[in-house]
Amino acid sequence: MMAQKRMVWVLWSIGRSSAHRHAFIPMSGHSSSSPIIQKPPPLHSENESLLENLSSMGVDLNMARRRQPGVLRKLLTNEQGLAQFLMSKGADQETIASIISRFPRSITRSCEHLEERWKLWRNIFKNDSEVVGILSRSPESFFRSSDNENLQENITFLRSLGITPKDLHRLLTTAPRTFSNSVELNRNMVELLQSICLSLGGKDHEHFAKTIISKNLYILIRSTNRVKANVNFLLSSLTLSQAEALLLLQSHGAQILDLSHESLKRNFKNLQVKLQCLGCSKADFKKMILNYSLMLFISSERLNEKLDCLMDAGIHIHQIIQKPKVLDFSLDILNQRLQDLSRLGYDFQKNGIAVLDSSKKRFHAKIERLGPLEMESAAV
DNA sequence: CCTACCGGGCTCTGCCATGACG
DNA sequence: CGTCATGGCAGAGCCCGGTAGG
Repeated sequence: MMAQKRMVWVLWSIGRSSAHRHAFIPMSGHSSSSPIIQKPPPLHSENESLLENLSSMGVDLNMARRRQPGVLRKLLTNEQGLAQFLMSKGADQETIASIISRFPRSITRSCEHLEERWKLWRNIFKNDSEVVGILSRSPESFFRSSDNENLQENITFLRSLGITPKDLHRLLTTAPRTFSNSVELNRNMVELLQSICLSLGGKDHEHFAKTIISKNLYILIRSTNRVKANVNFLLSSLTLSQAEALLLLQSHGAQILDLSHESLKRNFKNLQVKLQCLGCSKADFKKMILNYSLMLFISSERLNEKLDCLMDAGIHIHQIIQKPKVLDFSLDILNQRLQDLSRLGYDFQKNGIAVLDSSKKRFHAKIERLGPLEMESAAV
């Protein structure tokens, strides 16, 4: 059996230094009656010539060892083939070394396997360099699974959902792990989403699932338990009507399904308490979430800071509830803008707070219109 | 010309646990 | 037992501009 494997291996490894194959000398010369004594080429030691090989390629051995120690003990590996392959696709030495360091098992893939997998990815990407980019960003996404058939099935499955080529591209770019999931796992998530739609009285469950995926490209790498828990939590704690829920989940709400359940609950409760302290009603709270649920992404401390800084500037909490999108901006930007506006004597009660929710360009244009004399100070 | 509404773009890996398999 | 493949988790926002309509 070993011999057979080896022959296949030889086909893989053309062009590779044969040094470490010779290191494979089965424990000959040791007395079989004293297994404890046999120390020298023990089964569980690292393959020295492999280490040398990797080292000369610039691989960080300590990192590799920490991540997948077993690979360094292997006798048959394809690091040279992998390197040549990636180089032919435009990766440089440094990138290759980094890929191997971060995901050592990559060197166990055969050249044929690599060719095939690459071809499948290229179905979705425009060119090789895009694939190289993803690989260097996330080697694990490409290499963790060796199941090319599953990859093909995934692509077929996702296409069958009616996901556009553009979204498929975004999906693989943004959440490449999706494609290493088993088709079953992806299908489970899609079916969960569809069943959520149906349970809410939605008519087009396929469109619903597709919409959520395109709004939240990470959804397929979340667990169904998390998504289920988050949806249930939102439905019950906000007492949403079916129509409200369908609407929310197909818009900005799709993204907050990503949060770990604990974070969602924590951020949710914090906001609830905060609003309560400010004298707001339950309806206010609900309205705020429906207006812009993404602020649930913001950690409680940060959100409180933002709310406080807005209110210190004389903005009323009900203005924020009407337009929670202003919380989308960083604390720095908010503070800067509040300063600029207060210098100009801007009256939030009279003029509203929409001015805070604009791009830099538009905000500065606005400031200039409000107070031409203050241009320099407003220009950051 | 100005504003409000609205949606989009960017972005997310690297680690651990577990079960299958040999 | 060791290795592999796979599932799952923690962590926790910001910014831009098209465009309809005043």
